[in-house]
Amino acid sequence: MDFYFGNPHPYPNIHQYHAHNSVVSMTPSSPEIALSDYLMLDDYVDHQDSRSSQSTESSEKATFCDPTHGFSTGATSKNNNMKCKNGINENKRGVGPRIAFRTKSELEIMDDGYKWRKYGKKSVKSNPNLRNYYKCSSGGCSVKKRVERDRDDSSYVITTYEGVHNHESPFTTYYSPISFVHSDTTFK
DNA sequence: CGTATTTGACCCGCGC
DNA sequence: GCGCGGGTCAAATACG
Repeated sequence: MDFYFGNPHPYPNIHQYHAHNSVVSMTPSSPEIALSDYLMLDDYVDHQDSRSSQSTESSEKATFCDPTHGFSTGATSKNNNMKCKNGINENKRGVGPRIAFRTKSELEIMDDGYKWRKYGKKSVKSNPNLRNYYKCSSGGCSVKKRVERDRDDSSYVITTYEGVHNHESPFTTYYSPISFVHSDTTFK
């Protein structure tokens, strides 16, 4: 079950959720993957609101975090799990917005339309599971993503994207971008 | 044999 | 200044 974004926008299925902090539910067409997710950025720590029970109730929740909109995910300045200056969702290198979401999935490798090269793996304190680091392999594109399993419910995978792609997903060449305006995530 | 992944070392910011 | 935690590098290794 591949899961990808086929949109020129770096976060195609995110930007259509209303800018910041909005929570949107959607229902992917495929029953075999259930999303029950949300995004959290810098202040992510304990997200007990996870309803791990709705396994078949495909839904996705997202909280958009963008420097221009500011951000808040509920857990403000509660901790410093992730370093965040000024409470702004901007990493230290100013690479760009960071976006994260949880996906209920057995696999951690999801085909989101981009080609990723793994460059690191690390065990982090806040999570007993390993965190994997990927970089977009397209030349000149420095978008990164982290993938780790939910510390509380290992059936979920937390994916964090960082930065903005300076190119379109190779996948988009097969589809008209317009068609994605309303299609959100596509499952196949 | 070229490319992708693995994995320990290294680096850097931050708090004490 | 030092140690810790997290992120990245890069040599070695695996894989096609």
